[in-house]
Formats: sequence, C-alpha cells, structure tokens
Amino acid sequence: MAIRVYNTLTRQKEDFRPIREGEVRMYVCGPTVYDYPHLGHARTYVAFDVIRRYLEHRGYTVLMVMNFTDIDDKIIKRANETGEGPRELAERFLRIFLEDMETLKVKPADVYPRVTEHMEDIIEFVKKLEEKGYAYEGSDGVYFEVRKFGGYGKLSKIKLEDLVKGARVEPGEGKRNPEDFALWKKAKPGEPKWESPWGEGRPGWHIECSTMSSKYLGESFDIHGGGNDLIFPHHENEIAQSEACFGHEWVRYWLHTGFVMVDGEKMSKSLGNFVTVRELLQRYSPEVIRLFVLQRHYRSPLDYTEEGLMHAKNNLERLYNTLENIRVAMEKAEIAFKWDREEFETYEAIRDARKKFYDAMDDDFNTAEALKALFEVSNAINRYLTLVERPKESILRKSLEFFRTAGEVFGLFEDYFREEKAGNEEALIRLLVEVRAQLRKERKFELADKIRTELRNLGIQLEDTPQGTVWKRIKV
RNA sequence: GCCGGGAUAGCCUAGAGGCGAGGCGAGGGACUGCAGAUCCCUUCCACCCGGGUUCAAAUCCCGGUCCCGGCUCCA
Repeated sequence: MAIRVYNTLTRQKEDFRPIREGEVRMYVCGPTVYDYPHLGHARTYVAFDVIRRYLEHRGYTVLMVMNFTDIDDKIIKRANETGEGPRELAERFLRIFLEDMETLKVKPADVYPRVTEHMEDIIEFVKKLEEKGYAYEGSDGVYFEVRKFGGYGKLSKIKLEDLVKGARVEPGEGKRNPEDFALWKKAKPGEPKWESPWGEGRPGWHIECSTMSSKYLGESFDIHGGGNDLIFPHHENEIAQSEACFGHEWVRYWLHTGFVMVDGEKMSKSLGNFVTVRELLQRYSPEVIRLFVLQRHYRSPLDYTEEGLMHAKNNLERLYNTLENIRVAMEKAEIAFKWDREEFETYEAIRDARKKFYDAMDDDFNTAEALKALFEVSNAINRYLTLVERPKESILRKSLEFFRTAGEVFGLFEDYFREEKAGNEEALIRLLVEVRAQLRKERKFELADKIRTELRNLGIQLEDTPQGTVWKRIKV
C-alpha cells in the first residue's frame, strides 16, 4: 500500500510517489537565526524528522536539505541591539539551533545551506528571472513582478485582487505593483552588503529557498515542508520564482505543520508567549518533548500546557517500564517447544499492533494513532508476563523488535537499545541486591530501604516481586 | 471581507457510515514488611445543537451555536 500524504497544494491526501524511484528529495524551511529556538520550532522539526525517519524506514534514500537564513532584517535589527555584528549573532544562534536539535534527537539534514554562502547562486537566479522578464530593477531593489506569473496563489488560494484590496501588501517606493516582492534589496548605509549587478545589497527572503533547494535537489523535487505560517507569502513566492524560472512544476508535495498554541494563541516571538527548547529541557527529557509533539497529528494545532507535558512524561514512563519488564523477563525466558493460549494471544496482539502502526504512519504520518500500537503491545506483553511462569523468548523478542522499529521511527528508546556499555556496574548492583535480600530476611528493613533509596537516587530502581528482587534503570 | 482548522467520557488525544479507540486521572481488588512496577474490575447510553439522507450516522448533507488560526516578519 502506498503512503498517503496531505498536500497543501491540492488540499487533499494523495498517494506518495517520488519523482525518482526509491529516492525522496525533501526541503524543509529552516529558521532565521536571531534568537533561541522555541517549542514551535521543535514541533515542526521533530515532525519532519519523524517523516524523514519513516520514509527511510520504508526503504527510501532521503536527501534532506534545510536552510539557514543567516542574513535578514531581523538579524540586523537584533545585532544592533546586542552590539554584536550580524555575522556573529547569526553564527551564535545557528550553533545553538544545531545543538538544540541534536539534543532533541532530530537527525541532521544532509546539507544546511546558508544564505551567506550562496550569494553567487542567488544572484544568478535573480539574473535569470530578469532575463525571462519576471523581474525588474526599482530604485531600492530588484522585484518580482507577480502578475506576470499566471499561477500565483495556487498554494495559499489567495486571489491577486483580494491581496491588493486587502492592502496588506506594502506599496514600497521601488515597486511597480503593490503585490510585487523583493528579490534583491539595495543596501542602506551601515548594512551588510554583497556585490551584485544591481549594486551592493542583500537578497530578499524568498529567493534563498528557491535558489538553494534547486541547487541541491534539482529543478523539481518531492517534498517541501515548513510551518503553516510560511504558506503565505513565503512558499507562494517561492513557487512563483521557481516555476517562472524553470518553466515547469517545481515541488510535488507541500507539507505544513500546525502551530503550537498557548492559551488559544499562536506561540511566536512577536507575541512573547514562547518557551524556548532550553527552558523545556530543564524540566523534561528530550524524549518526553518528542512524545508530547508526536501525540498530536503534525497538521493539527498543538496546545502547550504543563499538564500535556506531564501526560507525555507519564506515558513515556509506562513504555519504559514495559521495556524494563521485558528485559528482566528475558533472564528467565525459555525456548518455545510449544505455545499455549497466552503465546497465541500475545503474538496476535503484537501482529495486529504492527499492522496498526504501519497503517497509521502510511496515512499521512499519523503518529498519534501509531503510538497507540505501542501501548497495545505494552498491555499485551505486561499481561503475558503476569500470566506465565516462564515466558517464551521468541514472544519477548517479537515485542522488543516492535519497540525497536517504532523507536527508530519516533526517535525514542535510543539508550535502551544501545549496547550496554556498563562494565562491572551491573555486577555491583547485583551484589547490593543480594546483600539487601539478606537484610530483608533478617528483617533489617531500615538498612534495606536505605540501599533501595540510595540506588534510586542513582537511577536504579529495585522492585520486590514474589520471584525475587529485580532492578531497572529509570529512563525518563 | 477572503482562505483554513476545530467542538469526542473527569482530562489529553485518534477515528470517520455498522465492529464504539489509546493514554492519563479517579475508585476498588490481587501482589506486598513498606515502596515500586504490573495485572484484574469500575468510571452509568463519549462524540456541540436542530433537521435530513440511510436498514444503519460521532462519521455524509443542510442549517445553527461556540472556539481558534492565517491573510504583515514568523516553524
């Protein structure tokens, strides 16, 4: 069955068919680096990370490009405030962004093209538009003449007349028409500038994405993504530039993520209602944040609440508990020479959950639905472990395999599946468990409890069961 | 004005014509020195309102009500 994706361009779900078989070329609009990334950024980049991971999981080679806007009005403005140079400021926040994404386990893009490294390409692109008659030079810059391009508005469904009537677009001194937008801005005194055929200046915002995406992904590619707020004007303008330049369809599928909401309003820099990723990370682990994001479909708005984060934390804890239960059970597991009802039932539950997982992910990357499968396996396996004396190894493995694949797609349980690097740590824990067992037998509970409490502080949890004491790592 | 998204048990989220989903929370029980984890049971007719289509509607259609977003830099 084909993967279905919701395409903003057509406003419906379509079968996903990449242009080149077996390869997916995708471009996600990156940030303007002038401040700390907040939860809104985290949401879209985690969402696209999971989309990318899933496509890879399904066997595609994914070429992923994400740009950095490292020169623009906001950066200049902010740099003036902090006293840094625009270059230094951009560099600083670019590194911070990269660090935060790494912490959140977002797989790095294959290329992170920066505007300041692609001036020549951008100038070439503008020149081409000029040659083809779509661009003209005004007193303060070079502009794209929107009404020359027939398909304008096809992504955002905005009509040109409405746009002009709405008077939302600024007339601007050098423009022929109010709806035209800048491809190249001539430098004002004191601003950063680069040489060009139109004098010193810097690129407009939209042209960078058209230029850099085509440089790395070709004149047509599969997926272009970004936040909902980029549909208009950014992506609309990108389409105009690119299709005007190439003369054919540019991007197959446009995917957009929903906003993060705070008390009914969009989280944004300008409203000041944002939580930075760094603040969040003081209170919640990266995986909690990922789960929080993934419990909602990527296109739907996501309400930011502490309660919601706590839910995610509890849910993740439950999943990790299950994983630890399986690990502990592994020690007493046996080869299956025969299956009883419990094995059949558990096997079927895992099989059904796997199907559910793939169906959900195939259906426009429905992570919220796919996550349910994880809880279903969790229930089934926990139940199984309480019902049988000696679990069958094959059943445990099946469940672990599912956790591993789901974990790879969601970016969860990474540490659990990484090879244990603990040398004699485990032996030490086992020793303490033994000593404590003896203490308990002698009813010296105070000392026994001390061992348990102290180990817990070190991230090791002891649990007394009828079959003896087991220890688990606390992961969340 | 123009585009667009919502309203699902105490809460958070899926689903989208018949099999009523998952988690959290709450209550009870099993286990237990205590704690923790886990399991079992309970949380009564869950789907904003009013019409319609249908053998069948939370899901489709029509009409309301309420909430929200975008149309300006924004992920």
